Amino acid sequence: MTDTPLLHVDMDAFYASVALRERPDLVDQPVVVGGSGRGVVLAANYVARRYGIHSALPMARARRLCPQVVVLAPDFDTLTSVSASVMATFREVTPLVESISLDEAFLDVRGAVRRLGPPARIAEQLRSTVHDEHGITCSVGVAASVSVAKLGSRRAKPDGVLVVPPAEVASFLHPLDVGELYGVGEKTRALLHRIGLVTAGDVARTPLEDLQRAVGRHLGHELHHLAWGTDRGELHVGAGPRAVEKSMGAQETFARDSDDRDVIVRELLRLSARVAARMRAAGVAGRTVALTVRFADFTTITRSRTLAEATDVTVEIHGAATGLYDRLALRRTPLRLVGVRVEGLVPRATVHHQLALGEPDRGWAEADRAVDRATRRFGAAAVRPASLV
DNA sequence: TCTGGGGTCCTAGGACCC
DNA sequence: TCTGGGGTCCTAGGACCC
Repeated sequence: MTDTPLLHVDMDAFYASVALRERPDLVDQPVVVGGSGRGVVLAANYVARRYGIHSALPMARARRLCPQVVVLAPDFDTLTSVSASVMATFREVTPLVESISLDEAFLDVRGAVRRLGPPARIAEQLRSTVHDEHGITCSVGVAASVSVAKLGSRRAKPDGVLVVPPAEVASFLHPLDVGELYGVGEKTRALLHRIGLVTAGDVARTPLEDLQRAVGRHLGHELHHLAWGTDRGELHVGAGPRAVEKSMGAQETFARDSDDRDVIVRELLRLSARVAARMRAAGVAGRTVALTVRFADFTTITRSRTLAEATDVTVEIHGAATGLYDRLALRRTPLRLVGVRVEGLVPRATVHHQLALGEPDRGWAEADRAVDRATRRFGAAAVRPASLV
């Protein structure tokens, strides 16, 4: 058996690498993938990174850092299909694959060792297969726990492998800044630094109770395990609790801030229709409708309402969202973004609609399903609510 | 031209019930 | 007539991840 059965595989600059397969003429130039206007960088190739460009950077700043940067739009259909075939490659190694995004997955290779050799060799084979079959590079971390494998792949980038055996976990983790630990973001890092905990080793040496007093019970416990590399060693595979989504939402930043109720309510309709259609396609319904509003100064608030019964109907979701918006009673306050999310999703089949007294019928639900059929036949542009035409 | 869009999980207070 | 806990649901905010 092996003492490092987990692989974390992470595609290198995935969105950019996939885009560059179609544009090999650009490989030596700084390239980012992202939206235009008020967008951020989704991925930057390694040439662009030399200019200090990285993902999540506002596009405007990326252009300032490197005026000659080439900006490509993301092609989500291609990304999704490349991702699916890469994941299929992983499943040829082991059925125990936990995919955590389009470009990342954990593999438990315990059962593949006899067939394919030690994990380090499996990792190298996998990397060359991915490169040969899909034309992109990836990096792999190999360890006994999920978070150590993940940190390993980050350290191996780009285009490398790093194995962290159990005996070396402490010496690998403890020099790292706490901000490198999975689950420690900007805020928690700042808080920990403020109380003198700068490295993972500092956290590891702090008594659990002190840690929990500083950052909360749960996070304290979590941090302690992360700093010792004793987080989970089993993957969540297949029909686990994460197999079905718990919420679905859509949000959009306006090209220009808007304080016009008509514009905002129309945008809420567009978002509600998008969410409801995805819910119907997934066969789920939800009871709680949440509205997100972001102001010009970037402060963001949410308001939610739980309905008497779960729905997947556009007008019901839109009605709830509009009601929440009106209850805010904003007077000509410019909004940067609005969003609609439906939470508490359950399988559609478990929802039993009770016809309320005097309620006409389920006309709107039937209308939605007719729209779904027409969209499947003629495309999304063919069928829209009249107010969006 | 400053800061996207899709999510998950945790905390905390109040309501309400037993 | 004095002051319980525990559990669940709802709401709002915040941190984090990719």
